[in-house]
Formats: sequence, structure tokens, C-alpha cells
Amino acid sequence: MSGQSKFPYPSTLEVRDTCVCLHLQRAARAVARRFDEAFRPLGLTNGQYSLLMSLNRPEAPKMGDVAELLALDRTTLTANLKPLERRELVSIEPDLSDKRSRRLRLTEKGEELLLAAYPIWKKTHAELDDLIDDPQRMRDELVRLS
Amino acid sequence: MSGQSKFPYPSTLEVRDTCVCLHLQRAARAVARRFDEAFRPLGLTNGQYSLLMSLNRPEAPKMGDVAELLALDRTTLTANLKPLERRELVSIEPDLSDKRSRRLRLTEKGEELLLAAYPIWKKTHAELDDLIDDPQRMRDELVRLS
DNA sequence: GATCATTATGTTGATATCAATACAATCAGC
DNA sequence: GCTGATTGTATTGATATCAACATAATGATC
Repeated sequence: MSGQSKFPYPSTLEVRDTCVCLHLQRAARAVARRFDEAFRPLGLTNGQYSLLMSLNRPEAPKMGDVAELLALDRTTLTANLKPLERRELVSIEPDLSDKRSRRLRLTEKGEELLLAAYPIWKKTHAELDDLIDDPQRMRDELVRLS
Repeated sequence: MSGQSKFPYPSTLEVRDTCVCLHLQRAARAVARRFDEAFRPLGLTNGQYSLLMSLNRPEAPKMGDVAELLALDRTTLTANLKPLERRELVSIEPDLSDKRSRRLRLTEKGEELLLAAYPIWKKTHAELDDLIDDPQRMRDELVRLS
């Protein structure tokens, strides 16, 4: 036999059906794939798009600012910047008033890429939004979890 | 000067405020960290917990079944199984009736680990659920995006 | 039963993610 | 001005994620 698990099957079904974490990761993966595909002609991923977009500010932000905005580990941000820096979409400059900090700045090439990417985002986002009953409510809930 | 970006700042704010993808990735990262921390004493991540849990079925599932359930690329699943197999939490057996397929099975050690992890999940999940206005509605929306 | 499309999975290479650790610059208190 | 705590990043190592490509088994058509 050996047919019976030590872990009760009903509890498995409980986790599968109710786990917010699982539901979130699943949806996050699916939606990420959707945007990755849409941005592929530009050689961008959804995360790179969000990162570049977060750098478009009146004042060039520090790494910590961006990491917090994206709810991203600081070391992850360091890693994510590398391919963008290699493609010269982003420049990293030392902060003169605080030598620990570094300022992240979009290059002109980066800004041009955002211009090309924005209509793609607009279209893909609209398609997604249509799947959601109440997008604003959804975003509010997501922010509360962040 | 050089002060003006080629990409309009209001559009950046539009993306930041409304992008469902960005909100999802952010929340997914934050919630993943929360569960990863809770499971750390067991040496489990949230993804490994979900994966192990998905294997606790009457019939040992095939790789494709699990990949679909988790909305995960099949090649990612292959990678994710490796550390679990190394720790002997999961065994991978050839399917006798279809030699292409492989059946994923929890080992006894895997079942015991789930037993230890479940109360941690229960507690962490309850804390998270409290942050959400209408969890069922939220899950329904997330499923629609998957 | 040979051929060809389909199905199930694996491998490789690039990027993403985080914990743990380390280090240098800054700041607060003295 | 010293000292110790804090802050801002970087590096390393492990796992996660997917696209592109490859392979082997199955199934369908003839």
C-alpha cells in the first residue's frame, strides 16, 4: 500500500485554494510573461521597464530610493542595473555631497527607449485591466501587501 | 541645463500609479520575503513550500501538471526540483505507461517537512489575510490574471 | 509499419532574487 | 578630533525564472 500520506490531503486543498502567496506568485509570473513578450522586440523585460521608468524623475534618485519604490532588495537592484548599464541605458554617478551614495540617471538612449516602450505598455496594460473587475481596488490591496 | 527628459514625467507617474504588473511584482516580492522568513527555520522558501504541497495528491503528478498548477515554466520546475531532490524531499520516477513522463512523489521526509511547515503557513497566512479587505475577491481576481 | 507532427522533458545561458558578509563614508556623542 | 553606531553599496553563493534549442517517446496518417 503506502498509499496514505502523512500529510492530510484536505489541508493541501486548503493551501491550494486559499494561499494568497501562491495566488500572488502565480499571477505575478503570468503577468510578467505577458509584458516580457510584449516588450521583447525592444529587448526589455517588465522589470527593466519598471526600473527605467522609476529613474525618470526631476532629481536623479539614489539606489536606496529606487529599491524601496520597487520593493526590491538593494543587492538585487545592483544586479539589475548591470545589463542596463552595459547597454548604456543608465549611468551611475557618484553623489558629490555623500560619497557613499550613487545617483542613477537615465541616458538619452534610455529615455528614447522609454518613448518606444510606452505605447506597448499602454496597450498591454489596457488588455490586462479589462480582466479585472475593479482595478483601483485591486491596486489598493496590492499596495497594502507591499 | 539638460534638465528636461525626452520622456514626459506625467506619463512616468501614470505608469507608477496604475501599472498592475508593477504593483503585482512588488507585492509578490514583499509577500514572498515574509513567507521565506517564516519558513527559514525549516530551510524552505515559499516557492518550495508551494511546490512540495502541490505534490501531495492521491496520484503522483507529472511535471507538466505541476508546472501548469503553479503557472510555472516547465524548465523552471526542473530547476526547482533539484535542491528538493538533493535533500531527498522529492523522488522523481519514470512513468511506466509513458516513458516520456516522470512522476513526482513526496518522500516520507518530504511529508514530515510539510507537517512541520503547515502551522507556520497557517499563522503567516492569517496575518496576511488580515491586511486584505476581501481575500476571496482578491484571490478571484488573481486567478483571472493567471 | 514508415513518416511526420505532437508531446514531455532536459540543457544552456542570461537575468532576477535574496541572505550573509564586508567595507567605506557619515553622523552623534563625547 | 575620537569612537562607535548607522547608512549606502558591493560581492558571493544559492536558488528562481524564462527563452531557445535539443531529444526522445507517442500518436496519427498514409
